[in-house]
Amino acid sequence: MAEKKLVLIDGSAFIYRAYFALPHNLSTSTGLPTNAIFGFASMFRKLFGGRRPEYGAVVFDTPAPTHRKQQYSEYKANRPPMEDQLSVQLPWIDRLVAAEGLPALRLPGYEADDVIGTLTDRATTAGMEVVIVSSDKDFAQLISERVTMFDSLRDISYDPELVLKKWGVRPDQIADLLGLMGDEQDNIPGVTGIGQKGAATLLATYGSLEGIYEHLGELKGKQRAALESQKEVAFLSKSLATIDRQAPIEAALESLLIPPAAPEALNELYRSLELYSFLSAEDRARSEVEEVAVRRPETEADRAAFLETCASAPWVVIHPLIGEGPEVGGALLGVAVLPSGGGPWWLEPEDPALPTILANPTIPKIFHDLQRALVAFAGRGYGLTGARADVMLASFLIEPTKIIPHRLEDLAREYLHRTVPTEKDRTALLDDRAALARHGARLAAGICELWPILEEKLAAADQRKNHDLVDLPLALLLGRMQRTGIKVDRADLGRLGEELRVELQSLEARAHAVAGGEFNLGSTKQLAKVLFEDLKLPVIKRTKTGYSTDSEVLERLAPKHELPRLVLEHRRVAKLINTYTDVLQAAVHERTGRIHARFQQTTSATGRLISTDPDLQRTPTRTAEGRRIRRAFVAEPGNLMLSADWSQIELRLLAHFSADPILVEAMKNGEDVHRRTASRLLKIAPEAVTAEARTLGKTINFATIYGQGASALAQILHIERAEAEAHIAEYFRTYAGVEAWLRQTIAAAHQNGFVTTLLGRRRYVPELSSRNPIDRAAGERIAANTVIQGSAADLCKLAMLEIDRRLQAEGLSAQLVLQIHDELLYECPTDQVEPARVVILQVMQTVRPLEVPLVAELGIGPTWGDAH
DNA sequence: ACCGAATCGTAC
DNA sequence: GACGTACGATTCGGTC
Repeated sequence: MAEKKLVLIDGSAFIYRAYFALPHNLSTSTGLPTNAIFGFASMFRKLFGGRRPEYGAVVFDTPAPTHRKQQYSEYKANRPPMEDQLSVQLPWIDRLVAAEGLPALRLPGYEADDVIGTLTDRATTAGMEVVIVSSDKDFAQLISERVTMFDSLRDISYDPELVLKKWGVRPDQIADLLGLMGDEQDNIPGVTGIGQKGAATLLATYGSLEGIYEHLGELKGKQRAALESQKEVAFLSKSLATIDRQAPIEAALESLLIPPAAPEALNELYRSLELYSFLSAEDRARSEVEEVAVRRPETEADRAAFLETCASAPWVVIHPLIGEGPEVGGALLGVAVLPSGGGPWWLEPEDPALPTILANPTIPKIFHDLQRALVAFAGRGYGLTGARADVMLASFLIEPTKIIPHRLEDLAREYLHRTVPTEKDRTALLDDRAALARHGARLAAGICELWPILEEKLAAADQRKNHDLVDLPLALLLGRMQRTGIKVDRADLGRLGEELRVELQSLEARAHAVAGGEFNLGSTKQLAKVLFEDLKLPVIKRTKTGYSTDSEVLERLAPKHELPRLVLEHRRVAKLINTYTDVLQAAVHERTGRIHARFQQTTSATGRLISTDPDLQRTPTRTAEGRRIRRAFVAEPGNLMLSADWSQIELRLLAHFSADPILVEAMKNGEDVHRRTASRLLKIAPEAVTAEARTLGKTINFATIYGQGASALAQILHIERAEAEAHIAEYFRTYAGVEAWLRQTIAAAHQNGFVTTLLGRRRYVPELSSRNPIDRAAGERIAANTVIQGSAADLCKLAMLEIDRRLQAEGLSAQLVLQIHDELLYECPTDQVEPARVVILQVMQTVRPLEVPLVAELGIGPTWGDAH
């Protein structure tokens, strides 16, 4: 039969340790710090996670002076007074202990150590097993066959063997050890000149402090002198460090019996402390939603009342819950509707009131993630009009990098200082419609509270127009774009994949052959071992953790050995298979035969759109095989792909902002700007610029936009750093306006703390106020680049919207299917190609008059690849 | 089995 | 550390 177990918790020490070890930003929405409470609760869960012990107690120190303090006035004198942030947590810790069902023991005049020592002795005498929960090494003296010490913050359990390993002495020698080496925590002095090593060695030889002094004659030099002169201190220290096992405790062991677990009391406490992570998903969800009363229309009269309430409310929050499903964008589970100033309603997906209200343009509707909502509604065939605001977009416009990724729960925490249920919580509720409805209602309530706050901030940041006229309408367009998707010839991708697989196999075999053995070509670690240890090739550069094997390194190793070239080829082919042919085939929707990627508006700090699930913006284009992949993106029969892209849009924006006369003039004259830059830098006639020289010009033009320094430029161009420096200097001499603009932009960014784009969108750059010069320099590059990149994104958004309006106005059914930052891809009925082409090009070139002309080009073909 | 960091590669 | 914005695949070493 297993022994009965007694758990004794060193409460006071634990509170201190948890308070200082855990992050201080942990607190409830009302501002109560909870880090020490959290630490305590975690400890209980670790201790009781498996089997609850039979007996237990939490032992606390008392304010009354102890015998140690009387013996030595400096004892524990180095402890600072308790901080308020900690003392406010104490009553809650008492409540937590009570909820766990454990007695809290305090004995005036005695420390927790003595109470624990005494109880430990009594319990082992009674044949029990004892676990002391503490990290204080004083307790090591109590450890025995039956007694262990558990450090719950570090998850270490000490037994006699581990004590010997860690401190070099047996548990019964710990007090002697502390007597010699002292204890900083408790301000026990110890013998100056003797540390842990020396003390452990002495004790190993002579057994105890007494034994050492009996054999003092055998010792020599400084050690002997120190021990001789500090004999009194040594014995005082040992006495202070010795735990009293005879404290007058009245409580009998039987009174420490732990009652069965009472999860409700605990859950209640977790809820009021907002420690939701300790609740099960179900409890968590339930606790969030239980008090909300949600109406669900059941009769026609209910529906009439519902529609009437919505129609008379100033605005209405619409929050669909969307789950897994075969529908594009997921299945609509139901919709929470909250008229401002009223109570929440819940509509099942098939409720006839749902399409009615969604289609009503006179009811202003507020969302979180309108784009997602639109797609889910469209999956049911429901149209949507009257969208007035999106709190996710508002949050992004107010400060794009503040709250990433702008989820509802993040916004609630930031702006409402409270939590709302998360997506995870919802999965526990799927088969409970009433609970699901309450869940949706809570989220809708969050949106309802958020909107007035964000609306004000939107206005304060001068972003109302961007929200209303750009990002909100764009969300609708992007939603439609996801729903439309892009047709993919899956079989074509399959064939390409098969060909590549054959090539991959052969490359792998050859690589293994020249390497002299098999290894995983995908593992940079294994590859590094083969290249630099087995084959002893020279190390070109290092990464944080070892040797770098990136393409630049392999390129430079290629002349010395066959393997690097084979690895480069292998990587190229593996990349195409893994990232493109396989992923894209898998992404093709079963029913539509198209890929329905999402274009996210709130993930790029500069305001660019970002395609995910899958990422179509990184479809290869630079290699022949890459272009084969683009040819698998096809137009429906009877349609063609129209691909329009801006020429050098970022460079043109640089010219616009800087108004640099040379740059502006070159663009107005329709010159080749890269060639012009090369001609200036190399001081040769434009006609004399070779292809190679033009590349140099192009690289430096890009370098300016990215804020590249001389080293980076030198590395890319494979030239000397000094040469790169000279090029940059000449660049700025040539385009003095550009240099001035960069300087002004960065100065203004320092001043304001943020930069603004063409449309006035803001990005705060906290790095600018860093004390670290490297971070600050990075901040300056971010500032300059964001203006250019973000403005390009602005232009593209404007063009997308305007093209869409014009196409509709002219009755053309060309559909936007992809956006790749400066390229727009449309799928268009063959007989409408000509008018669509005119609209698209015209809008792209005139969407916003700048100091320089905007130039766009358009290609047409049966596939994306061919339209280029 | 799942998760995060590290490394690499792709796009504009 | 040295080039801005991204996503995502794979490996690897950790924990559950």
